[in-house]
Amino acid sequence: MARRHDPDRRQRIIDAAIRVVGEKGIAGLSHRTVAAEADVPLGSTTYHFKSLDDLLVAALRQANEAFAKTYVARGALRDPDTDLATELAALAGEWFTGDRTGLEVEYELYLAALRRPALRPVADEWGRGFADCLARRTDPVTARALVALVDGICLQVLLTGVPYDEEYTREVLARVIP
Amino acid sequence: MARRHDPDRRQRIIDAAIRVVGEKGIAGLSHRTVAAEADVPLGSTTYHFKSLDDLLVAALRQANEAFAKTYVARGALRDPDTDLATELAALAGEWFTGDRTGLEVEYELYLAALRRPALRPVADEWGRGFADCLARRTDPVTARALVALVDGICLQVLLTGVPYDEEYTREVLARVIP
Amino acid sequence: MARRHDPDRRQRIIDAAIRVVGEKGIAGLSHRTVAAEADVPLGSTTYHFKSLDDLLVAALRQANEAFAKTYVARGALRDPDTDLATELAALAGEWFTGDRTGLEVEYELYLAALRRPALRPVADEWGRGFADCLARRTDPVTARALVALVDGICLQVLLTGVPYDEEYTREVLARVIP
Amino acid sequence: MARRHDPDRRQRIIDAAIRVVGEKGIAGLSHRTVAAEADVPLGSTTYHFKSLDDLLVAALRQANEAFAKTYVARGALRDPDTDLATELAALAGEWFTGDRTGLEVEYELYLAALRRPALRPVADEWGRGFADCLARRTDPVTARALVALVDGICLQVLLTGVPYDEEYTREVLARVIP
DNA sequence: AATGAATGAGCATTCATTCAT
DNA sequence: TATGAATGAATGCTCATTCAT
Repeated sequence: MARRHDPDRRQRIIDAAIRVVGEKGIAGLSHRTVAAEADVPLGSTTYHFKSLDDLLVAALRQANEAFAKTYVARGALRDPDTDLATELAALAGEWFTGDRTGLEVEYELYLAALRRPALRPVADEWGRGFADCLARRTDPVTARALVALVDGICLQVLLTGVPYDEEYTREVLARVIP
Repeated sequence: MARRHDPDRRQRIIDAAIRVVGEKGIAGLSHRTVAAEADVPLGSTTYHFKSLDDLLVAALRQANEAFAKTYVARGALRDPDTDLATELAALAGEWFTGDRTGLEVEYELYLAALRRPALRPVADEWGRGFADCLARRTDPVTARALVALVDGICLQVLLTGVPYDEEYTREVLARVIP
Repeated sequence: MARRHDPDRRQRIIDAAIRVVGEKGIAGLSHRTVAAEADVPLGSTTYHFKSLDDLLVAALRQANEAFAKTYVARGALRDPDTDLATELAALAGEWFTGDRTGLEVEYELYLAALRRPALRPVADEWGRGFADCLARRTDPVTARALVALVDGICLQVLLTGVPYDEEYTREVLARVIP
Repeated sequence: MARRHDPDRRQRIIDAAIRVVGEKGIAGLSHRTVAAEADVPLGSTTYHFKSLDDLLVAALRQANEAFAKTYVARGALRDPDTDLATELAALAGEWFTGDRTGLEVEYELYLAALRRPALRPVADEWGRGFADCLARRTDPVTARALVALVDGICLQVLLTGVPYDEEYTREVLARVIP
């Protein structure tokens, strides 16, 4: 009965969805959980997003963009006078300090896309954008390999619980750069 | 009815669970789906596995071990007279030819382990075992990096749909080897 | 929590479904309405009938059989010494006296089968059984036509609210019989 | 957006509703389905028709009237020099050739009228109009019986999937005509 | 030891209708 | 006048798990 006119409703639902994925993973996202988190009626989530997949795509795309800002914000990454491997290892280090939610959502997305075709383009955006950014400091093939290696290292850390080792990362990234 | 006293039933349920995960992903695994796939009564699945998580762990561990055999079987990987990067790229090539189920289950495992601590040790086995195998041809740090890079490359192929490029893989793996 | 062991549960659900269709029509049949009518938990209806269509078929088949008994019980219909048209008109008259529920369910079924293939065999059973019964007093073609005419007359009465006219019915049925 | 001031909108909604009923049956008619089919905003359907029942009545009445034209158009039906049974059987044959939508909507209407008194007059129009037409070639009682028999035969064909048999129909219709 | 029955919770989705604009 | 937004109720259905047998 309350809040009939609520122009930011759609955005609030997306934000809530990101929080839910961050807390419980993609498997924990449902119309009900997101409605509760956003404090909106259940019907509101289905009104704004025709299907749960639609909501998932909107949420993950936004999370993606937010996470992509971490490398955009790191100007040194594009500065030709810095060491690329060092900067890249530092960037990943940043991901692991403080709140890992962004990183975890990123990998949820990556891995969930395996089974949900709707997520593939979103997952692809990340890899492509990151590689394009790095390609400006090196060649496209190397850039792609750097992204793969960073991905693999982050996955290892997230899964094994071993602490992130920035120096090791810098060292092996440097080997990939010709 | 019938089939009382069926000593392999437990194993048959595990096998069915692996098939279900291969076909529909972890999200598609339920007592019902696995009972149907194994052609056993519903109650049988809860009898042999106290909870669905127990079954999931058993199934993923077995699938993991089976997949790990792919590098054990590849003797050339341990032969000091072969080129490690070449062999490794060929091994990954093998994963992508024919039935990708083993590989996909592997990544399902990663995804699940992100949110389910109970699966972390199982996921860890893969990386640790593979790295140990490679460490016999190089140093432990390089071995770990090779595993990370292979993981990252496989993920890219699975997600983007781009075909696996064995020559590119060999080339960048070679860079990591000192 | 109560009634855990309830061996007649399945049958009670079917009976409740028939009552629901009788009261609200097929459109009013849902897992919830039938569960409430049968006084069983919602999950019980989906346990015993995999889909609502399954329940509908079971219910309508039973209603069908009960309704078919009206012509079986009328022994005079098979007695070669009676007048077939007179007996048939009297049978239909019986349908319209007292509780019309049986008749209404019958026509719900007939008409609903138009859009629900699952109901077709059930609807067909009625027509076939009735025609077979009549064919023993006349030829198959005439029997089929008699069923069609009775169907059409009943439909007219049900839809227009005009009272059933047994003498008119007898008269036109008699014309069809060669 | 756009298309403000659209004087035929009401009619377009009715036409769309008929198409929806023809394709999915009355059960498939909703404000949403009809809005999509008519390519008008959802709110437009509730604006022009206070309730879904209003729309249903309008649509079924129009479909009914259109279908009734099939016997009006068949001039031979009123020509005293033709054989009535032959003409009637041919008319029904026409209904079954090509698009059966008209015929199916007619029976949808019957089904709906069974439970919705508001539709009874609409359903009645068909029988009354058709019988009046036939009464000009024969007596009112026979006319009514012919309509009932045609209805019953059509129903049998629609439900059993048996092909329409024009010669059989002509034969039994002829018996009814004194 | 094994299992069919049972159930309460939860799921995605559709819906008729209301209402502020 | 026309409509996008909103919402509470209901839909069919799946589920993990418990329990009596």
